Amino acid sequence: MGRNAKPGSNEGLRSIILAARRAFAAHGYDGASLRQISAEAGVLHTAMLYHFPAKDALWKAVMADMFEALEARFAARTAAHSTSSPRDLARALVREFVMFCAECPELHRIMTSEGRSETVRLSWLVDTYSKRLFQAVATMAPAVNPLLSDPIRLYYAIIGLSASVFTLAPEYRRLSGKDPFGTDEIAATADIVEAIVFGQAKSESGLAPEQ
Amino acid sequence: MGRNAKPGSNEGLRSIILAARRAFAAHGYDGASLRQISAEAGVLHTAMLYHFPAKDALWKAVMADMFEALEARFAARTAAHSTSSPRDLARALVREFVMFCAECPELHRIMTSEGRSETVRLSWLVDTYSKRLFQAVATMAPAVNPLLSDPIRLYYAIIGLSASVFTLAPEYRRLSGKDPFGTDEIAATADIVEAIVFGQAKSESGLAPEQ
DNA sequence: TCTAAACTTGACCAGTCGGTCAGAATCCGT
DNA sequence: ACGGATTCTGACCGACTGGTCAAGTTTAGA
Repeated sequence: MGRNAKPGSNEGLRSIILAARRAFAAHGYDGASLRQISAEAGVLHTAMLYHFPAKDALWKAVMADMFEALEARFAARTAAHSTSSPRDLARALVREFVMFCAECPELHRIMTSEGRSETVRLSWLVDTYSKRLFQAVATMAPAVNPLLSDPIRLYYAIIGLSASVFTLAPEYRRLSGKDPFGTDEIAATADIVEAIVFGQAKSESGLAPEQ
Repeated sequence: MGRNAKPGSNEGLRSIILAARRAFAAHGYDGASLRQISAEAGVLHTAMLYHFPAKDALWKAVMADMFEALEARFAARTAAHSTSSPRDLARALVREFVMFCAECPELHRIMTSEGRSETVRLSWLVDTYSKRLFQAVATMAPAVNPLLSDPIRLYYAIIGLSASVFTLAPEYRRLSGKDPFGTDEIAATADIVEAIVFGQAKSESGLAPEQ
């Protein structure tokens, strides 16, 4: 007992966080059970409760992990585009967001689970992460399709267009026969979001703006 | 005991279905409990299990109720626009969809709950309702913005743009200070969805298509 | 008024929930 | 080799889960 006791090592913790992320995304906060999460992570549920003293602490760790990964990606993109115009940077960030939605569909799945009723978890989420993300989106409002110049409209247009095909992937597969997580489909999603958000399609894009 | 026993009357059943709709939308299938639903409907959970012999039967009744209401609205709009062009009919149907999303946000909330993993409930949902809705959307593909001429893209663009502000209403309120269910906000949502789906804004719309 | 069907009730079931706790195993610095 | 901090285990708690059941009450039709 206590075999894996390595005080500084995070490896067990990460497998717990990843299992919890999947469970919260698939079944919601109430529907995900600590015992099923710990079983998937290969750990006793009591050992998990040692690291995360309660369910909501585990949930916060999952959310922090995902949002920090997203913000790191945005920061890296912003640094790489330091010499680009604001509009080109905004294009790159929107595409980066689509890529992230494809790699981590759990983020938006959990956001939609939590965003539907007034809970203490939603307050924490909005105050800790959503506000900052929204303000970042708002700064690019002058560079986009004037239809979406209201920042709140831009924010939900980007999210709605980017995330829905990934969040509803099983339904998408059954209706279209295609896998939304395929490389081509991800690129097509990014093309559509970019074209809608920034007016007509880019010249590089394969989408011909005819008629 | 047995006070409300009126063999033909549905009034008690409707309050159960409405309570169940709210519960499934707020907590997901696993997270919603029969006892809490029945308490909200003012009924013993055993009385509810008499009418709906199991949880998934209650859930199916909730989904059927919502989808049939949506299809009835579409049918009424289609009948009212029997002399219009396909494009004008499509515009009216898209606006009708936005209105329905505002009046019954639970539909999309439950769809996103169920659409995220492969369950028997998702199969039933897709086979019974999604396929038909998707095919209806596909018929209007020739009339829309060529960016969205792929029916599956059109389908998820309409859904993602129409539903996200209502599904995520509590977050929307906190970020914008506005209520997405207000009359003006609903109309603005419909304007944006219509303008994006059908190319530029209508001339009647207050949105100036400049630059 | 009598009866069959529709409906409601409360007690009950096995299983799971989130969480606590005392003790045991393991690690690291000394 | 030792001792304190860290980590893990398994038994346990009260509450709640979806669901069953026998017995009761109410209704509508004859």
